[in-house]
Amino acid sequence: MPELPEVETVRRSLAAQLVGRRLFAVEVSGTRLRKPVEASLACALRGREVTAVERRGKYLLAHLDDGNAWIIHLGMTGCVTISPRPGAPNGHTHLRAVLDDGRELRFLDPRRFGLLFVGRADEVAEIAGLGVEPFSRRFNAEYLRRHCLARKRRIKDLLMDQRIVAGLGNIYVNEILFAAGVRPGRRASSLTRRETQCLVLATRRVLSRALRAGGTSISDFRKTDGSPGKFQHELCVYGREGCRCRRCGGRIRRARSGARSSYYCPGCQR
DNA sequence: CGCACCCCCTGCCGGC
DNA sequence: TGCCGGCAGGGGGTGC
Repeated sequence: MPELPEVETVRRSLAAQLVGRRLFAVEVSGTRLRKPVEASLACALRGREVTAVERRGKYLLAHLDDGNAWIIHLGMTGCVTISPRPGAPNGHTHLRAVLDDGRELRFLDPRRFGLLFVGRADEVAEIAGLGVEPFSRRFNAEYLRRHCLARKRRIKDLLMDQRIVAGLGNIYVNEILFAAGVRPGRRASSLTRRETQCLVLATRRVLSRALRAGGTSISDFRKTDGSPGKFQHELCVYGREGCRCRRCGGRIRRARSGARSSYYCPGCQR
């Protein structure tokens, strides 16, 4: 669910609804997420105004008026909702806050792979270690080629490495590789100049289309208003094992490495 | 360095 | 119908 298009969709919504608002009555559940939620988080947020909402890779950064940032990672099932009035607590609510206009913000995460913490955005290791943004100029054919040269690892693993490019996950990497005509199992060092260039362009094209669709909702992802994204209808390979390729009519294949699946079209990808 | 495998946790789905 | 195993989009760690 939450890869760059989903996180960016959430960011846009939060920016529109949260900037200029002050947080009150902040409560954290005390349940551990991927890491324990610091008890000081509620204090750090209480009374603060949100001045901007930014995204870096799959992280959301809600900048606060004291110079800190509230940093949110959605993990696999994390979800931020804003409702008109405070409601009955849900079993998976890990943080609640009342806004100064009376609405209620919640962070929900059934699987608890998410992260919540407060820090100076420019000093946090999680953010500092991220690679380039796919839409920035720094992500280009030269950059990608430099990282591919002399790398025996699979191109799919390289694209999913957040230290190289930030924001891609399993769904979009599969779609990007299809769009570029490159098989997920190809060794990074075997890519031609032309193929790395194709991958860069395909990355931006696939992510742009997914953004326009409001992200992909396969099971969990919901926008802050509870509505689903629509990109699942445009997927070419992900989750389509055995289905016809939209381009050549061949059968989509699935290959597993560990617990993660790769999907590709043997006819369209080399 | 690459990768296979393990973990974190809950929910859902398909098969029996 | 009901139970159970398998599987899931994230990331981190270990050991070979």
